[in-house]
Amino acid sequence: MGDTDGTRQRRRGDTRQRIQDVALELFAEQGYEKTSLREIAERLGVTKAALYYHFKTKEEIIVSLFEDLTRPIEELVEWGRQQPHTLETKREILRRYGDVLQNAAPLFRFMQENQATVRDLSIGGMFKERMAGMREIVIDPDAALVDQVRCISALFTMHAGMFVHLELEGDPEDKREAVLEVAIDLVTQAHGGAKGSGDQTR
Amino acid sequence: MGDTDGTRQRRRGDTRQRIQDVALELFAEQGYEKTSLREIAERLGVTKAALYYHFKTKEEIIVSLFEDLTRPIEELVEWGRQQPHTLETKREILRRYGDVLQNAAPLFRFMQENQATVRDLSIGGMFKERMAGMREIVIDPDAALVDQVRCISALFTMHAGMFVHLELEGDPEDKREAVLEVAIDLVTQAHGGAKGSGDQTR
Amino acid sequence: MGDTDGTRQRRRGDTRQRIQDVALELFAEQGYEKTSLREIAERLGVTKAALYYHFKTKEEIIVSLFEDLTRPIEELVEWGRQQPHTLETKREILRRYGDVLQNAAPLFRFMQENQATVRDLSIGGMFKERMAGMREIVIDPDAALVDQVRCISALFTMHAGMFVHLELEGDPEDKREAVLEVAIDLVTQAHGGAKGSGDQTR
Amino acid sequence: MGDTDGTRQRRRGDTRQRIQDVALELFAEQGYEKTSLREIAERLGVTKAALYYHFKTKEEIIVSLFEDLTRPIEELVEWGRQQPHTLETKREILRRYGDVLQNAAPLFRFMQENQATVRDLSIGGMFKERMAGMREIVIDPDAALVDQVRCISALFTMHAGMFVHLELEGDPEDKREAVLEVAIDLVTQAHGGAKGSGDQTR
DNA sequence: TATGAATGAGGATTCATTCAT
DNA sequence: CATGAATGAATCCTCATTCAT
Repeated sequence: MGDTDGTRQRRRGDTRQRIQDVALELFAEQGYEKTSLREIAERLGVTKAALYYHFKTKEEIIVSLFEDLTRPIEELVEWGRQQPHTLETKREILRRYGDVLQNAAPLFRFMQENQATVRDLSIGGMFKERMAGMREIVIDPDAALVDQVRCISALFTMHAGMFVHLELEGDPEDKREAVLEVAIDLVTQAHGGAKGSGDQTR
Repeated sequence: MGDTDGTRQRRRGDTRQRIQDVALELFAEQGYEKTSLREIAERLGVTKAALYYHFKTKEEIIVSLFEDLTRPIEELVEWGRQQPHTLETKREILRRYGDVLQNAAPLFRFMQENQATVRDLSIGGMFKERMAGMREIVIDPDAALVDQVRCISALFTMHAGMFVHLELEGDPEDKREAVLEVAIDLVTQAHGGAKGSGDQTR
Repeated sequence: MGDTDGTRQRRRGDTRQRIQDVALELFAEQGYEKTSLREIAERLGVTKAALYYHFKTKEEIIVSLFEDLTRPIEELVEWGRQQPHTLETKREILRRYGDVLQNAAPLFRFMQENQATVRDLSIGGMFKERMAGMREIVIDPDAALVDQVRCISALFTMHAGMFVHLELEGDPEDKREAVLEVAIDLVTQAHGGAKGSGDQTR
Repeated sequence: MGDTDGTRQRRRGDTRQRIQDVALELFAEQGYEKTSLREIAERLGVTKAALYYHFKTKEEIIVSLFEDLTRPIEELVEWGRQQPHTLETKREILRRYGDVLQNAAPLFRFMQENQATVRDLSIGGMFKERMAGMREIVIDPDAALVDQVRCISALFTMHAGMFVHLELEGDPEDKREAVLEVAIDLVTQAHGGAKGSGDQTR
């Protein structure tokens, strides 16, 4: 008897993690400003003060989430920089970017829907950097303006992908693939490639 | 005699308008939640209570802006519904949509950057409807999934256009055209057309 | 043609009266504090400012109502003072008091239900005076304490009568009579009379 | 050492109680609407926000007072329901009711003087229920209308008792007894009994 | 690790009132 | 007679944050 089995017990040590989970859920659902620490604390069954033991400020919570969840983008950008700027590289970047977005969907949804707020949080700057990094490894600064736009559009398409799921019918996996295909098409065209779905380059 | 120069004078009758202007500016700049009525009032040189003479609530301010500025979208959708669903129609829709977006840029920027907030304001629903209308007149529900995505991507590309200006170098007008071209390309491809903005209506 | 028949027209000259009517209705229904001038104005279809043309303050509205509607009590008290302090006089006083209460029921309901508010309006003092007057002409200061209480109880019973209607079943007129009978019984007993319903004194 | 004398010290743990005390005092004195939380807080030497730590809303303060102080009525009603509906029972009910009223005098004064306000607070309904309960155990629904009124009058007389003290001279205890006697007389008469508080249980 | 109690700053909103027209 | 526009003061309430225990 006692705390032997973990069910419903104060799993000690993981509180920080639980705060992050609940916070992200609420931030994504309601927005940053509209989510109060009281709400987070209540949903966790702890006191507001407890949150302050784990995070110095409200902002630190979102910052920690951001840092934890966007590392894959940093890594992707770093990887991208080291690759030759070929079309195939870019395709691979988009594929990997798709995975990244899917894995941290709630955070990205949050970033997307709270841009105004995010802008003057410290993560605002970091996010801009990450995005600039992505642009850098996907856009060729010497290409024609239309082609640069095509690449940006490819990235936006990927982002849009997170919402497309809600507005279009069909199997989720199919939609994911369709989104990726359109994005890849766009960079392909930006590279002077023909339109159409995929195989012709291989 | 009297009010000859308008500087800082109580231009009577236009207060409502001025509130809307200042509000939109601040909402777009800082977000809805972070903009307080005190701030709006101060910048106008009036009391908070004066705002309440013209608008019953804070929300009513943004609603009024939304209604005033999105009427063109409604009209565009209505027009679109009455046209034959040809490729050329869609191209025209995108062209007009570009104009609409440009004319009400600050509002759209606001909507884009405050989605989480907007979602539970009454304009959230209205906005969704407008967007659904746009999708309806641009997407062919019987087309292949990829092509549907292409059309959504076209719309997102147009939206992205509002931000591209900030991140890409070059003449604004050129960028505008490039964005439009990419978007038109996307719907053209969705219609089975070749790449490039040629005249092939099918 | 024009304003010939009065239906739905701005009956000129009676605005003051209409303000009083609507105000009393709302004051009685919702209380003084919770009734705003805006509400009164709206229900009348005029501006708040219009009210100020007819009454200098919100308080003046209730004061004017009070003065108009409690004159009968003043008169009753005056009459009562000039009568011999017999039992029969008191009975007559209660009968007349019953009429007075019925005629200005909404005001008295208001006074009853807003005592705390009324207390520091100028009518607070006036009302106390009127009530003191009523006590004076009904209570014999030399009588035994119990009998004095009986007389006060008689007055309270009359007041209670305004609410009894809501809580007891039966014909309104019957209830009115029953209330009066009980009150009269009380002063009768206070005069050393026998208990019972009525006729034995005649 | 330390908190030896309690003057103006942060007597910890009793803040909630102190808020209730001060609030009741002010509510009874000035009415509910006219008493602001600022006033309560100031008089306690705490911040408005502190009140909100202990009570979620202003209304909750009065609700808590009401619940704490009217429990005795509930109990009395419950007791009354279980007794035989004899005259002697009713007399006992009135005696006990007198005690209850005296113990929670400020609250009842408040309820009496703020009926309009109370009506649309949640305690409005509760209070009506309590009063209905009292009526139920005192009134015989099969009795003649006059006798029912007599019983209601008895209850009102008890309530009036709280004010009689202010308007009649004499020893408080004497007045209390006189009020009780009149009320008991009324129910006695309602039972067909003779005047005067004799022992005739029927 | 956490809580209980509190704060200070600020939020939106409402109100009675004023006054030039 | 009445309105349109505005004000100043007040209201209830919420929030992120702190700190002794």
